[in-house]
Amino acid sequence: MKLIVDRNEDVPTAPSPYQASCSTCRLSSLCLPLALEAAEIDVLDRIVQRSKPLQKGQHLYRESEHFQSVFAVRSGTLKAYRTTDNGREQVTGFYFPGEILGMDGIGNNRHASSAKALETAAVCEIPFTALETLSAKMPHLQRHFFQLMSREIAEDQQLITLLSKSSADARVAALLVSISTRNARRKLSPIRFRLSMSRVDIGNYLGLTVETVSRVFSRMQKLGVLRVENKEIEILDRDALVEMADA
Amino acid sequence: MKLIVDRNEDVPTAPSPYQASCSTCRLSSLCLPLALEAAEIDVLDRIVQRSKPLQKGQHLYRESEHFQSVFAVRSGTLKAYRTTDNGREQVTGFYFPGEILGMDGIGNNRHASSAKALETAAVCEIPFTALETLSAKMPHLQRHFFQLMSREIAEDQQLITLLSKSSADARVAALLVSISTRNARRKLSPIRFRLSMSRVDIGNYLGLTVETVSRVFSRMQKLGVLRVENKEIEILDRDALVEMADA
DNA sequence: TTGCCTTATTGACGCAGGTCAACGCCCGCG
DNA sequence: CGCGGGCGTTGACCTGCGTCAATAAGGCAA
Repeated sequence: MKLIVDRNEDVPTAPSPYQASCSTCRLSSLCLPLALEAAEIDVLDRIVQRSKPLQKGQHLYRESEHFQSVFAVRSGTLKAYRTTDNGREQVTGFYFPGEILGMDGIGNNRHASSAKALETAAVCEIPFTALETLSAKMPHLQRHFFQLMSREIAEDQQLITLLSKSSADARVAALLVSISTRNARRKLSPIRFRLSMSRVDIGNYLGLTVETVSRVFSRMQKLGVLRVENKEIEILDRDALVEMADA
Repeated sequence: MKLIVDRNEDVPTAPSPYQASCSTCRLSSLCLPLALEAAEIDVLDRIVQRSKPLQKGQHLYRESEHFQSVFAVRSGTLKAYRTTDNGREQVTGFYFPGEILGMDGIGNNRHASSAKALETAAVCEIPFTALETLSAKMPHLQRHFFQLMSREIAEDQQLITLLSKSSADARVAALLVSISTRNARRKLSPIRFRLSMSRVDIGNYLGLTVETVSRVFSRMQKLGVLRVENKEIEILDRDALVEMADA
């Protein structure tokens, strides 16, 4: 019997003011405040709670827990996943700074997935009822939130296509291109980055085994498309990668 | 060169009053009006357009077309699908009476998928800007629409899990269970129904070939779980089917 | 009805990726 | 600084589903 407690699991953290406001946040152009006026941002600011730094492995919320808030990633990476009836895990998404997660819980007031930090991560909590009230008053906000949800749907559909039709190579290529693009939006290097998720997580997300993911990385390296060094990735030939992504 | 025009493609149809109102619609308990008061339903009613009967094979909207409205299915079935960069098709969903489609277009004002009638179908058109305006005034409506979108996300995630982890048998079983459940909600038989989609569409949706779908049907029939006669399906052992769906 | 064309079924075979196993290498901890 | 356990890589083998092909069975038009 295992008695050792995993110290990274669900340690409560004391609230404290981690960041002044949405208006000074350098992610505001990607996040909820996008499309809002300065005055509106201030109102939004008042409902946002910034008291949630997570350690690696810690959960932000868990599947079937009561839904209360959506979250914006401020720093670090999280993964969302659900557990199937037969006990297996399915990673449904990775979330980077500026991205919103938890929207799948609105439907029936419980989270449809769990969210876990892949590294130390800071998030903003946005209580949903407050967001609703505010949305009714601020058309820009309502519209923007509708759009965010719609985009999540569209992205899921893209993943569906990927899982349904593509080869292992294409899946991995598509993920790398996606990460690269999202990095660019955050003014980070689109060709050199560190994968915050394990090979297991990647495989799980893409519907592949660890072994296959590993083999694909090796193959791409051999082809001169990538340079892989543990979690460090350098994209040597982005065009080739894009090409592979829809083969 | 093929000069014969497919008569089922995009024939425009004259508008006419196909149904009095949401309040008399027998689907109102499944559809948008759900959770609205009688007075609110009347207001919603005024923005809904009922002028769109579709013939089999006709498109309701097409990928990358300008997004203007979401649609509620009144009768018949539609499929939504997208075309990948390399030209292949991916069916992303089937829509039955009482269900809403088109929400993936909100994100950037163009439809992220196409929608096509699988048989003669009637839909209600709900202009999105009007819906937004109304939502801002009617908290119930706003909430309900958020919920609908959220559920679409959650359902897509379930499909992702299915495509990522399950065997051919499990996929087909899951689809049949899903159709059965949705039929029950509409007070139709959950054990005997007609598949409005072709084997090709089923396979495409589930990430399988036609041949595999056909073999799965045959196998299930041999096991006494189903009775299959062309498009007519009878579920003989629902428990077994549910069992298979998460194996 | 007859005939044609699309859709479905069934069989034989091959291959991409899963499975099992062995090993090497980080990295965190004492 | 050295040790141990998880993570990643590689190889050999196996299998579920895709592919190709042939045939049957609906369904719509004339």
